[in-house]
Amino acid sequence: MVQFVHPATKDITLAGVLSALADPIRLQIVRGLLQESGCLSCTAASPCPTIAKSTLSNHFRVLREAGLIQTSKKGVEHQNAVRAADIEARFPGLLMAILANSLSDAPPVAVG
Amino acid sequence: MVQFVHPATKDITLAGVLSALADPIRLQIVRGLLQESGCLSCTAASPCPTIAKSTLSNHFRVLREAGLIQTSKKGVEHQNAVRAADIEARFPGLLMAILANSLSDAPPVAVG
DNA sequence: TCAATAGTTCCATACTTCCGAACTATTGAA
DNA sequence: TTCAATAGTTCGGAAGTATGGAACTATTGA
Repeated sequence: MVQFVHPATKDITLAGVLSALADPIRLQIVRGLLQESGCLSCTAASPCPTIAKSTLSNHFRVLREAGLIQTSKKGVEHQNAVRAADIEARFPGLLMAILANSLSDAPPVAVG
Repeated sequence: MVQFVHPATKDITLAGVLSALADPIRLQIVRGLLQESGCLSCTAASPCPTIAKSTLSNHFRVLREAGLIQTSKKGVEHQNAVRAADIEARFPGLLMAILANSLSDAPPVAVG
């Protein structure tokens, strides 16, 4: 059984977080997880159905290793949740600043 | 003569900014430029003397194309300045959130 | 036991990044 | 003008990274 390695909060790096969120797909995954206010499976959290499973799996691995999400296995699915509190503790204001500005960056979503 | 292409403020993308700053060297370049409160040449802004010229040139190109810095030619040197106001206008709070947290991430530089 | 589903791992291809070497542009001196 | 020095850019190859298809593992449910 695959058990996931998550970095401790203190081991989360700024470079890791930024490079993880620099990919639009991963940024949308994080936004989706937060909007759904909790856990989603990998496929449910995918922002685009045409992405290959292996690619998606890789994106989740990057997010996990960057410390952005927590993954736990529940039955056949994986449950993913954003480690919002950990990120906030490590880099105060960072995640919110990025997510708030992701609205004005992504054309499909209307600016509030 | 090489003339530099800088994106308009509205064309600056979040992904571009994040991926540019996800590299520790580029992040340190931006921090250095801001600390020096103005313009620096490429070599003067280099955080590490062992980086190859070509690599450094590439980092500056990435920062320029991401809209993070403005480069102008002055004699034999290039003058680089952070487009802080443009970034702030495009993504309010983003650059400050990243730079503020870069202090807790990068041990070598003292907090100002 | 078998089929279906959710993810992971492996591999080949395509794209990036890094550096040294060669090049361009400007300055300043002879 | 010519030559050397300096600051960056561009080119090309080696090493690393991303993508997606195929094969694999783990769990569920019939």
